[in-house]
Amino acid sequence: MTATITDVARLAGVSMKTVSRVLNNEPNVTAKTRERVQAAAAELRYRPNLSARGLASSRKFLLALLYDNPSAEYIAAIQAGATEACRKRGFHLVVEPIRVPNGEITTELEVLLQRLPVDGVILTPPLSDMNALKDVFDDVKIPYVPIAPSEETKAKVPSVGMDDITAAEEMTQYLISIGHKDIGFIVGAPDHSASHLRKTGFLSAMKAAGLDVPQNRILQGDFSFESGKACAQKLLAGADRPTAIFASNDDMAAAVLSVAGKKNISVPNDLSVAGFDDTALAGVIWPPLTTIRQPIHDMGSRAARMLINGVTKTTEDIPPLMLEHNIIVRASTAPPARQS
Amino acid sequence: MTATITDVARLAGVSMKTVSRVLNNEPNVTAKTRERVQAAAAELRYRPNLSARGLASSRKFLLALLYDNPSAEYIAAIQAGATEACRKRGFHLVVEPIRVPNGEITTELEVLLQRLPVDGVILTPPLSDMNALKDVFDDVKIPYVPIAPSEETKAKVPSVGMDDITAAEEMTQYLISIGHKDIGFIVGAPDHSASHLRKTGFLSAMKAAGLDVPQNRILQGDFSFESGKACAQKLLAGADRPTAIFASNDDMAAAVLSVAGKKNISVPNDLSVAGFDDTALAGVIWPPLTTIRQPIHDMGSRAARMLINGVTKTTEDIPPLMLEHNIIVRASTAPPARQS
DNA sequence: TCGCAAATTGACAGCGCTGTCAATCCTGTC
DNA sequence: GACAGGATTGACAGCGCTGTCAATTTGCGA
Repeated sequence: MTATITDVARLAGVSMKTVSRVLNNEPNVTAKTRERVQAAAAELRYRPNLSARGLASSRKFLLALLYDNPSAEYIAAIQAGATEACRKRGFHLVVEPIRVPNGEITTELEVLLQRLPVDGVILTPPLSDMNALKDVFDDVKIPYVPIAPSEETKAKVPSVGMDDITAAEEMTQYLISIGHKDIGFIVGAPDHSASHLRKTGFLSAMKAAGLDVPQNRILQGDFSFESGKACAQKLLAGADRPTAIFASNDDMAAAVLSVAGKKNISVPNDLSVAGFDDTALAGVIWPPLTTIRQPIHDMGSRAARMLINGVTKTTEDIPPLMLEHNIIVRASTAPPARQS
Repeated sequence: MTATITDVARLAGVSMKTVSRVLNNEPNVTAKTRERVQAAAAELRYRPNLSARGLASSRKFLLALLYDNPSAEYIAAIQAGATEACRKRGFHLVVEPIRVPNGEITTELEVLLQRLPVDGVILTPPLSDMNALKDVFDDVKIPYVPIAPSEETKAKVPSVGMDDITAAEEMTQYLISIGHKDIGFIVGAPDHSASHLRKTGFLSAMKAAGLDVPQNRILQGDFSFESGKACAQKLLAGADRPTAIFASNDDMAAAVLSVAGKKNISVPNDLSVAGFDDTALAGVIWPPLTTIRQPIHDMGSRAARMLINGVTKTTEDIPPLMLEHNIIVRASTAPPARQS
């Protein structure tokens, strides 16, 4: 059998409680005692039993990641960041896909949270902005951190995110700066607040440059490759097409590339394409995508840290809410060959 | 506070133990009693406490997914399958990335497993074949299911996988059938047993067709996009290049596409490219990739079910070990224009 | 109707750990 | 050297649940 606290206590010649104190880094233990206990624990290769801890205290050493995101890459990056942060602090990450279109999501979530013994929950878009969820979390008293929430949500609960408006502005300014005047824009899923913000940034940059954006240059997608394809087909249908297309994420930008490929429209010579997110996909397709590097990995790790610190009461600095982004210029964008 | 078993017992007018029996679907409870207890549980919105269960019994309702795989898509698919299977049965999935190059992986894993209260572990390649791990699992008495292990591992423990050799043979036969005679092959990471099997399948099909495979047509990759790029560069360097390239996974095939794009080699006119896995990427790039659909999602769900059934002793049928695959022909392959 | 085995139910301990609070051990002070 | 007051340590209960085993009820044949 695995060693228990009692074994360690016996070997170290102290009480169980003292062992517990040492293992949890509580104060009021002499250096000498602490050492003795640690030695005993090491000798017995003692590992705390998380179930027992969870039962006796309120700390479960478990975080949950809830998602319903079409982009596997996005979730993978968040997950990687979160697991990394967890690992360093003795926590573990439980992943739970949640289907949003489900009408009973509130009930579903409540059942889940009441069963699953976790110290906190990370929410990814579009879950981040579902206000109905807030009540559920408050009800079961489980803290949560939404990733990339709307301004409205942001005001209510701690969160991590980035400045989508500015990022979209910068990308648009870049396209304008290399000579594009007629730029198509593919909007993301309406239930993701980032979609709206990115569109706002695009429009504001166009306006600032004195460029007109006709209605038919803005198309509604939903972040999926398929939706990007449909939009690209419309955008690239006739001879009157934009010289550049800015898609709200990389998957949709990849779809534009794909449609252009089929139509023998050369990228970037005849058409520039820009994405958003800098997922692994962006560097893997041809031509590689000019896009915006989102600190997705960091968002995951920051969110996990916020939750863990809330639990362990460590005084580790609470990181800033808004993380940095960068424009990554690759081969999918170039000055327009043809003037519109 | 949340209701406990005691509350339910009181309301139903029975003992805690009887409630426990009902909740766990144990036999020897009258239909009447069972109903009464269920009604009481529903009324109180009772949810079992997993920590308490884990402490009192040996069932933790938690499975772990261990991975160290360069392909996010692959893991995402396994994970999706596993979480789905877990959800249906009241289980949850903990994800744990493990860095294989770490010399002390055995110790690391042992610490992890002794801490983490799970009922079973799903292992993905290349972890599937690390024989050193077997001892650790046996030591801590945690069952595990490797996904896509080698023949050798397969003989030792229950596992789920597919027939890599036949699949690679079929793809090769397909390429030959449309007229290719000079086919380049990019091998996967040497520590993945699938790499070896796929290469074997390729060679056997070529041999069966009476086609010669010169040394310089076989290049060693490691499943990463970067390695695929390096191999493609060599394969496509001079005028003497193959008319088709069969890469051992989609990421490397995407890299071939990317190199061909840069060199203005038109796919599929001047070069056919085939991949393996049918990850989301395959349908998203241009041209979409001819590839082999691996039942990755199913593998995840089958593995989870095997583990769960082992625990719950349900008599649900243990699924067959080898799952079906299909060739998916898309636009990246076509008969060769030029004869070699 | 009675007796017995099988089916059903319940009492109770204890899983491994932590919170509470009381006991003990130190300091430094006069 | 005795004592107050704080630092350190320990005894013990109990978190919510299940396993064991004993108590009780039920069904059935004679």
